[in-house]
Amino acid sequence: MTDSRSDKRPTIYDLAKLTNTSASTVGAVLNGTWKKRRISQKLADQIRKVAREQGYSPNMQARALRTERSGIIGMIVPMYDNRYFGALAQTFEQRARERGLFPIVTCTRRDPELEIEAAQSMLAYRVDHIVCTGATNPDKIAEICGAQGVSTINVDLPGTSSPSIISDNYSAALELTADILGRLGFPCAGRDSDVVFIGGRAHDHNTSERIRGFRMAHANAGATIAPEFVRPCGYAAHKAERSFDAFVEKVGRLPSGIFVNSTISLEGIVNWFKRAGLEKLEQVTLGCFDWDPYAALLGRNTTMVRQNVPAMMDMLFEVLEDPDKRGSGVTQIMPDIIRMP
Amino acid sequence: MTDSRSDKRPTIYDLAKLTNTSASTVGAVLNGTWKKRRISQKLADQIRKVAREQGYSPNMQARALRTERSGIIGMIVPMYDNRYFGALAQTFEQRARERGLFPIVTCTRRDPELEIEAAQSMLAYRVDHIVCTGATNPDKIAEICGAQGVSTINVDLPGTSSPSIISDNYSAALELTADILGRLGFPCAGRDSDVVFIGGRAHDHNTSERIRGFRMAHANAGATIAPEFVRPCGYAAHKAERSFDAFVEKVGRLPSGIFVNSTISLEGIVNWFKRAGLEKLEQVTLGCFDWDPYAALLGRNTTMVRQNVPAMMDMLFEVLEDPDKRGSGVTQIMPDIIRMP
DNA sequence: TACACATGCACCATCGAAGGTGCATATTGC
DNA sequence: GCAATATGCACCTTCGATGGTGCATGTGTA
Repeated sequence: MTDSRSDKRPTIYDLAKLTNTSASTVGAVLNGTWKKRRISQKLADQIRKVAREQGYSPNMQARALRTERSGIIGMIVPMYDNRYFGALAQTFEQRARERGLFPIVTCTRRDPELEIEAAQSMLAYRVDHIVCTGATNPDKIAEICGAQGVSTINVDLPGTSSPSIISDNYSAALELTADILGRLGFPCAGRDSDVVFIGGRAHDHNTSERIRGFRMAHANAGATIAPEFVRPCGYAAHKAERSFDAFVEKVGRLPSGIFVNSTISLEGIVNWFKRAGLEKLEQVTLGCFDWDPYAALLGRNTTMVRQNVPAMMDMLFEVLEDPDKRGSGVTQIMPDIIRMP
Repeated sequence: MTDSRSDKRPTIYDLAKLTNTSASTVGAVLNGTWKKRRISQKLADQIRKVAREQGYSPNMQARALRTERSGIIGMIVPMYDNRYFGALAQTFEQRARERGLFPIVTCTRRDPELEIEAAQSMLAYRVDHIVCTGATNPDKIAEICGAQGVSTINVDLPGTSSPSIISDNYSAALELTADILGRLGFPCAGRDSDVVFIGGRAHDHNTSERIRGFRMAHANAGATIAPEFVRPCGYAAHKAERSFDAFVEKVGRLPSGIFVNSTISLEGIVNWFKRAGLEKLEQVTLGCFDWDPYAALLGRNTTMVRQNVPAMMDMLFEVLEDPDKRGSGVTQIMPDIIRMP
């Protein structure tokens, strides 16, 4: 029975008995404060040896309870159904671990209630920070967290009450559009554009910035845009497909170029071409504000925007660690433009 | 100063003061054991009202410390770079929440050390269970967890020391192969197969089962398989691409059919065809043991296997909740076969 | 009226770790 | 040889929630 420690997790009290010391000494040794507490090197070594033998691991619940810091950082993502959010989650976890934090990522399926619920669960487990990506209502989450003294940071969408890190949608769209126009032989002032913008929601920040870039690139090239060429019809694949179908029916031919606002919308466009004959895709210059390896394989004349996830995550932790930057400002990160010949 | 509660999270002690009751009463009311403790309905209502007003949420750390149950269930996934793992994570979270558990998913990038580290972090936070998906060494994780009395379950790979839930790779591969052969006009005994199997690692369980199904389907159709038609060259896209290139060079022509062992490998195959001319893809009957919406758009004559994630996750929690099933058996779930005309 | 029993709640120790404090022994300076 | 200081560690409370126990009242029964 003296061996009852072997079947359960040892605590600092168990280790104290085994080493004929006290729990506070063991605790100090194992959490690194032992020099400050003037524990001798010899005793520290011995305690660490026994701790290793016993497979000790500190009970983070108890530590969190005592120190008021859990070391947990939470991230809320809407979906795992595209590479962008996958990369965000993956990079986030890596960066968090590098900093000794315990990352927990949860996916809320664009469900506003679930979002709130998930944030509250995280708060109940006393996360130190919450990162919101693609939340439908980031300000509400910021409010709930703020009331409990937990900082929030938004990624990929600008909230008004927390610092936000987003892609430079305007500049990237400008560049992407310029690229499409360049392939089509613009600039040469005075022509109507023949590039159609498809996908996204007109009133979401990212889409409206991208449309602004789209328009500016045309202005720079001296081209004008007819109203039916800008179609923020929603992100869903079938919506993009339907909208494109309506477009083609209206103008009676394929456009020279398409600016697709996400890989999800691109799915719809590709499906349209699959029905119409995939070879026709080769006649069109494609730009997509998003990245996916399969989509990248789709054709020639394609340019994709790949958001700079590593830079965004680096900036995230920079803001997190620097209280000065903890205002509610928006930091923009320039995405990569990937051009396939 | 009497209002110091408003800026920090209220505890049951704060609520006790506010309601002139005791902490144990407040605790009982808020955790649902109040009837057993004979707290009056009236008092319970009042306490709940105040708790709501104060925005109380229980400190799960403290609860976990006291009860020895954290309510956390962890999942380890290798990657977020394909739909399968995305769907697993997403469905897992949903099912866990439905059961009042707090799901935490972490991605270990197929790094054996990171896997162990992640498992240990989870143990430090006293998760109640760990689910391993695609771990490189599930038995090692099972051992570490077992030593701390934490149960583990494997998904998508059979471990020997924990219960495992995997797809029925053999049957699905049999069916997928039969489908390809059927499209090609088999069975008609006596012919050599012209379908090549590409991707995966010969010694990993899933791949070897799939190859077994691939062979059996041929045997059933009375077809024989030349050695160079089975090519478990690894999963990576470039490996599949290179292996396929070598195959085509060797036999001097395209095969009639290809059984690709994952969407990752399929990326390599598609890239090969992109170089060779995507239209050639139409001449080939494609089967892929995995699913991705873009891949699904690729061509006609395509059949894909979509693993039945909801069923797998249902089974996961069934096993978790039923100690009788907590042996180390393997449960197989039949995937869906998706046939595109 | 007295006694049994139910009702309704408060008190207290406990989970594991952290950290303030205090108390013995060494070590140093004079 | 003695005070002053340093060294090395143990003791004790605390974090918030849980649940066993105990102690007042209220209600029913003979």
